[in-house]
Amino acid sequence: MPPPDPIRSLTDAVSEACGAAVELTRPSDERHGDYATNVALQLAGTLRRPPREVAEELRERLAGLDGVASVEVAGPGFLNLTVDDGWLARGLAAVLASGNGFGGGSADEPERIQVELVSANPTGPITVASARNGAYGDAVARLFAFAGHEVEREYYYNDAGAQMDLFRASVEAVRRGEEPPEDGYRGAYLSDLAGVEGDPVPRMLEEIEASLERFRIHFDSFERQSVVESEVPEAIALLETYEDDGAVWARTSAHGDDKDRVVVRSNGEVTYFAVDAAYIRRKYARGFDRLIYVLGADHHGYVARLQALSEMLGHPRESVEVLIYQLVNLTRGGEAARMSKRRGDVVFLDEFLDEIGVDAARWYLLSRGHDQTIEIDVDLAAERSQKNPVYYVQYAHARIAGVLRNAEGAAPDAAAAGPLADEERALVKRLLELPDVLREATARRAPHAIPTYAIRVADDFHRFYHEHKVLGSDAQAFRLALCTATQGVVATCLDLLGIEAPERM
RNA sequence: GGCCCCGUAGCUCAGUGGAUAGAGCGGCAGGCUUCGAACCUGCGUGCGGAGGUUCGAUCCCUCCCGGGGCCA
Repeated sequence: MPPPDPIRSLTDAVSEACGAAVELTRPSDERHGDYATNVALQLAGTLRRPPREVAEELRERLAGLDGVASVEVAGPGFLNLTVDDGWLARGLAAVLASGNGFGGGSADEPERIQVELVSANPTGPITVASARNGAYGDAVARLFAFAGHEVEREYYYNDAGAQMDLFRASVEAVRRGEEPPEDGYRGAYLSDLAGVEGDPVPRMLEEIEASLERFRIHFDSFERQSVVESEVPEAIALLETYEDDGAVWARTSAHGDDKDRVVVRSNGEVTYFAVDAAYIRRKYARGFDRLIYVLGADHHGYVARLQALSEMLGHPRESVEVLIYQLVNLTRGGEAARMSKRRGDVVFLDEFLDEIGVDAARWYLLSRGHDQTIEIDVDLAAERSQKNPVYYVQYAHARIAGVLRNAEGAAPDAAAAGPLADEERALVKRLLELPDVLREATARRAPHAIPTYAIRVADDFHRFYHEHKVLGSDAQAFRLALCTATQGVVATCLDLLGIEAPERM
């Protein structure tokens, strides 16, 4: 049974009273009540009646609902609801009753979901470009898990291809004291690898894993290309194929791709696409219902062909999702630094974390829409001060922790509410938004809604705190409940972002 | 040449059909004898352009301009 969602309950009650599916929005202008709906405007069209007349009729029905203090018809036909303090107090009690589960468990049908993320070839340390991939994919995975799905994170890497040969040859060259081959890999990290005997690939991978663990991304599995490659023949056997010009083609154009794809070249070599097919087959064979790929914008061409493979292998094409994120640019004093592994100006994740810290790094990478190219000013991000929104949110959590320490165990009681002050009403309403924010963020695979919301929660809390004393006030029990619930909501948001919620700062 | 993403305040960005479009940074002016001032309060005529759909468009459709990316 999912945790309670007071706004959803109210929405359902309003929908039933109106005889139509209703959405409640929170008006930006306080004079428009606590919640508003445009249902009368939508019904007016099909009923062929004036919107305000329809609204007037619905107003009378809504006014009798439990918890509704008043209903007004406004503007072209909006219905503005004001809830009473008792409803808000019960809502707060519901938040506390569900503990740290508030806002979660929204999945109607829990699925087994695999999120494949980062998957950078182990030819060098993880870069900031991969960090966006990781932060984004990991946050989406956290959202899925909180919603009630079973999630596994996988890292796929090439351990056997031409690039890896070149990488190994580059390390060998350094060991012999020679220059790496032309187009080979260079950089200080090669010397470190050269200093240790044996295959540098596993060692490089260990370093990558350590960097990602530091970045709070934990992988459940690592998949090697050489293993997947061995299953290519089985996969090809399952596809609709034909021969042309000595090559074997998959008829992906019949499944939404813009052209057919070669799976075996005329010289007998299998293509990357054939390996993709084998990999998808393997993922489904492991029992996943949904396969998530997190890929950079330069891979947008893969979407149609991967979904075509899914369909050809007998699965719904929508069960393969390719989440595309745009690139990251770092700036320092206005100077832009491009991130690319082959160039000298590449920025490694560990350096980035050394400079700005894990919390700020995840915050910046997650607070922008994934479809947005982002620019991060390293100097600003590194500043550990009130200029940085992540600390503003963390401060709310720490401040509440301080109050609760000073409360020395005094009991919170959401029901002990007298008439609520404006700041208290605003904060309770804000907390109640969490389930909807998370449902939306999960559905859209858009975790950047969380930082936006968390700032608003912190904002409402700081304003409340500034205006009202908690300890020693007549409303102490209620306000302790409000603080506790706020702390829980902030902690949930930060946890979904992979950011720490400190007790002290 | 085809395809993908994006043009919102001085800067970085939220806002995927609703009422007077928001936040952080930067700037200016205030607020600590009080549970944590990493806080609070005040100051902002900005949706690239033109058509279209709609009772209503920053949001949906078409074209143009501009920035980034991929493929050829």
